[in-house]
Amino acid sequence: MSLPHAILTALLEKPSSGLELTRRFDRSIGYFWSATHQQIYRELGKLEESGLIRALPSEVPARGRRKEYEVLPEGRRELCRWVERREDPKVGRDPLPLRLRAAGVVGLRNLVPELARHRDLHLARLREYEEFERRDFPGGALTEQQRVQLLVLRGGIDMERGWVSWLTRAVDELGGG
Amino acid sequence: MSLPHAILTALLEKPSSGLELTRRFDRSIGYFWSATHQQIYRELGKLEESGLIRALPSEVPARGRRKEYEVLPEGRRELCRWVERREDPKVGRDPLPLRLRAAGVVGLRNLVPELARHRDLHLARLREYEEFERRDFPGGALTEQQRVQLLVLRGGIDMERGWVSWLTRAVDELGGG
DNA sequence: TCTTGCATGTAACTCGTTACATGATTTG
DNA sequence: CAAATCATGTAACGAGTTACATGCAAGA
Repeated sequence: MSLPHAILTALLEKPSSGLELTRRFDRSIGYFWSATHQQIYRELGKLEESGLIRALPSEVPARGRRKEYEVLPEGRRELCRWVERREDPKVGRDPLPLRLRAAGVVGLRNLVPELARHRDLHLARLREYEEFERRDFPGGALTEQQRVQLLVLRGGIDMERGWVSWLTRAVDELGGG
Repeated sequence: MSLPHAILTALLEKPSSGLELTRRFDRSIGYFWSATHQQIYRELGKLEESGLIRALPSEVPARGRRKEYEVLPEGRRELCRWVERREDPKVGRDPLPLRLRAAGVVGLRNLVPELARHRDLHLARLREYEEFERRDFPGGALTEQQRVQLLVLRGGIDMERGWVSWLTRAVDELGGG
């Protein structure tokens, strides 16, 4: 039950249309939660029906016409409940370690270059995050919201560092052997 | 499409019944991929129907009687194809960073103790993994399969270290004010 | 016989993915 | 007006979650 809450958060940060949300899920929000436009439109429909958000009034509502949403008080309350909820960590869902374990059984085949490719992708993402950190949080006084956003970004940084560290060693050890 | 391949890998490592697989998905395999018994039985049915695995012959096949499966040659070939496939990394799917970002909008409420709780859970898991490393890989000559298994374990270790590092700093910075 | 644990399943629902369909607006 | 782009959606399916149903076997 995370996508509706991700959408509520995004809409509280800034009221948006479905396509704008989709773009934001490809950028900032997308760094730690992904969603396609199909998921987003489906979820917007549900959230509107259950009275957590509403479409802003517009001239001629019709298919293909831009439709902007904002969060209603009940939506904000639901988001608060979600933040306060106690919820256990989920296990990872990247299939790469699984593929490595499979390679332990059927042989490494051509997996090492794939490990190296993933290492490069994670490294690129790490550099990108570090760049955001420099550019968007250049020191000095921060509001609480900014401090929290910086922490979220650093979460991404620590995770990517974990991947890079692991994959570097993996390529190193398997590549030479 | 990862669960069927996780099951094929597990069955190649050791032919098992559905319940045994479930237990293994709560232990070693479960450290990087989770599955409930319902998922597993459903998937075993599909894999058997498509000729990738078969049930070992038993005396009286009946509901409630143990049923053991093994991988057929076609199943092994499918697993090889999967290992060789090129597949991009998936973004994380733990909702905690999302909840922190939501807290940036609706206020921290009671989230810091929850962050501390997650830090402790990840730390406990990290200790567990490090214990496995000491106990199951005590140095000396390793087969290729063992080297790969050790790498997978170290992947888990690096990820957990990432979580612990992040959550420690988060609690530290937010807890004090 | 009753309970407990082992073991295999069904059903219903939600969430995520892929492919496709359709209308509105802008710009060459 | 043609093409590109903006924008909203449908349909079908696969994967994950939760609740429940059923049967077998061993020991108190």
